[in-house]
Amino acid sequence: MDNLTTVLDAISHPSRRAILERLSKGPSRVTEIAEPFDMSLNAVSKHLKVLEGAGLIRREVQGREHFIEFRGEPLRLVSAWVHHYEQFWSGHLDRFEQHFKTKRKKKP
Amino acid sequence: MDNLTTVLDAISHPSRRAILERLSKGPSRVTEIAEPFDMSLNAVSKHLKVLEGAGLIRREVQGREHFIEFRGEPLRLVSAWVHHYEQFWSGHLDRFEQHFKTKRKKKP
DNA sequence: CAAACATTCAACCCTTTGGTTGAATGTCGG
DNA sequence: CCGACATTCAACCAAAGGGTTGAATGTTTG
Repeated sequence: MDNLTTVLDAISHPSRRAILERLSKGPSRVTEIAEPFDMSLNAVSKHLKVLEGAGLIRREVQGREHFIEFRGEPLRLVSAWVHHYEQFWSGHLDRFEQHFKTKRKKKP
Repeated sequence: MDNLTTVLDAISHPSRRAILERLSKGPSRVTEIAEPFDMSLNAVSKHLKVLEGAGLIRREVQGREHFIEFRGEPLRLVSAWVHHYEQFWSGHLDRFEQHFKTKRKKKP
C-alpha cells in the first residue's frame, strides 16, 4: 500500500479523525484519548496503531504510559493530491469545462 | 456516514484515484474507463458507483452508454479538513510545538 | 427481428476492518 | 512484594469491501 493510500485510509475513519483533532490540541496518554469515546480502550489502541502506521502520530513510551503526539507531516501528501484537482472546483468552473478551458485541443 | 467520510473513503482506493485521474482529462464511457485496468468491467462499475455516491463523478446516460464526468467540488471538504491542520507541517514546525507557539497558556 | 454491445444486477467468495472480551506484560506506589 | 494501573496481545465475530462470474436489461445495428 503506498503512503498516500495509507494516510487516506487512516483519516477516512471518523473516530480516527476525532482522535487526531484531540491530539492536535496537545499530546495525551492512551487512556485519556480513549475516555470520551464510546468504545473499548482496546479499540482505541487499534486506531492508534493505524494512525501510527500512517505516521500521523508518534508514540513516546514513558514507563507504563504511552504519550501520543500528533504529526501533521503525512497530510502533506493528501494536500498535494487534492491540490492537483483544485482547478476543478475553484472559481465557478467545474467538470471538464476546465479541461476545455485550459487544454483546448481542436475547434469543433 | 457524513460527507467527508464518504469522500475520503472514495478516494482512499488507488483504483478509484486512478479513475478520477483519467476522468480529469475528460469525460469517458464506462468501458473506456475500465479498459486500462486489470480487473473486470463489473469491478470498475462498482468503483464508479462509489465515486458517484461521493459526488465525485456525474453520469449522463445516453442510450446504452453512460458518459461519466469528473466533479471536483466534493474535494473541497477534504481540502478544508487538511487545511485545518496545515499549521502542523508548514515551515519547520510540527507536533505540538505549534500548539505551544500559538496557544501558549501559562509559563511553567 | 436477431445478434452484438454497454451496462448493471445478483449471488457468491475471500480478506480486511472495527469492534468485542479475556489474558498477558510491564510499571508504579504503598 | 503485592495490588492497582496502563497498555498491548490474542482470539474471536459480524459486517463491509473488493473482486469474481453469470444472468438480466436495454440499445443499437445489420
